[in-house]
Amino acid sequence: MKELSINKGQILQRKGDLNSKVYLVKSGLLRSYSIDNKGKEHIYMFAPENWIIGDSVSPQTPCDLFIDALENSVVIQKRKDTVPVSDLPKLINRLEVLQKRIIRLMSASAIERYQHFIKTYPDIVQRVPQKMIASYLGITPQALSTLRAEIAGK
Amino acid sequence: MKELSINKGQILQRKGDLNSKVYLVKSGLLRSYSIDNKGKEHIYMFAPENWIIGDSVSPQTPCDLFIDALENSVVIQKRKDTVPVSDLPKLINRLEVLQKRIIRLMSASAIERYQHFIKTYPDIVQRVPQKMIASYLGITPQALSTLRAEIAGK
DNA sequence: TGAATTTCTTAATCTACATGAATGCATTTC
DNA sequence: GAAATGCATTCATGTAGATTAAGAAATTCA
Repeated sequence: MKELSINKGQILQRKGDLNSKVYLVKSGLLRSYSIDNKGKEHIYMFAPENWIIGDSVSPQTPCDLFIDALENSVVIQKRKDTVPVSDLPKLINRLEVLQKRIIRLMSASAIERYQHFIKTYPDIVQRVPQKMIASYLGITPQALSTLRAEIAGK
Repeated sequence: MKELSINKGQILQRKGDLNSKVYLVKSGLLRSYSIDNKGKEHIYMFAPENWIIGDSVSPQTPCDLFIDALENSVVIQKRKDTVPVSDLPKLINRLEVLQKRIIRLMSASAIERYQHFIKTYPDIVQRVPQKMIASYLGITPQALSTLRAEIAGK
């Protein structure tokens, strides 16, 4: 339950770590991401102010995700097992978001996913490079660039 | 908290319903799935014995998913808001599964996703038609058939 | 059992997106 | 303020998987 100041670029958690912490973002912006066996990054989530970010693995399991800061940030570090019951609605809400994301990944085109993203997270669009949005959407920066040109030119 | 007997093919929930129920499967097999705007089904999850299945939307929101029975089943119907605190570990575990699934959808090929599936859910493979596994994996039945032939022939 | 229906397979063609490479800007760094 | 670095764009080519169509195999059911 301690407060941390984190510099842009600083890594809070690496894949393989045994990390039983989650982070509540007070200010700034964090992200979590995986690196696949071809060395490619895939952003799992962005966490701006008031979001909770952490690896959803049980405390004794090695992490799947890296977590780092995209801006200078202040976070409150909590132990996973101290999640209060009052956070239950937040958990439920996260399940909903993940469910929708999975369905979208399976059924929507890259253009549709991008349009949904900019509508849902307009602030994030302003704060991160495009290539990170591409990474979140599951496409390459080139594909996102092309797709944006298509949207613009009509 | 009532027990229901459901016939194969019977639908428990439709997209758009205001359903505040979740179902604990005592016996049989259920699935949840979405239908996209092109009319295509996408299976979100299979629920065999002892699984809980339901729509992860808040009780007053219209459902995203259909739920139906793939076998004659017996389920216990529960109100969403009566989820006991003791189920918290189950929720956490589900978050973990969903996180891994999203990362897999973004970074693994269809072959890799299939191999992971048959290793993780060997019983389901025996109990549902291939086209449903394809639907769960996010590919067409034809693609799954071809991919299986490739795996077999080497 | 036999007919109807559903599922699986194979193959040809098409398309969304990946990959690789080149170019122009911005931004950082010394 | 020049050089280096990172980012966005464009284009040519490659490829995984979609689509369409047909027939074979399996399952359901009268």
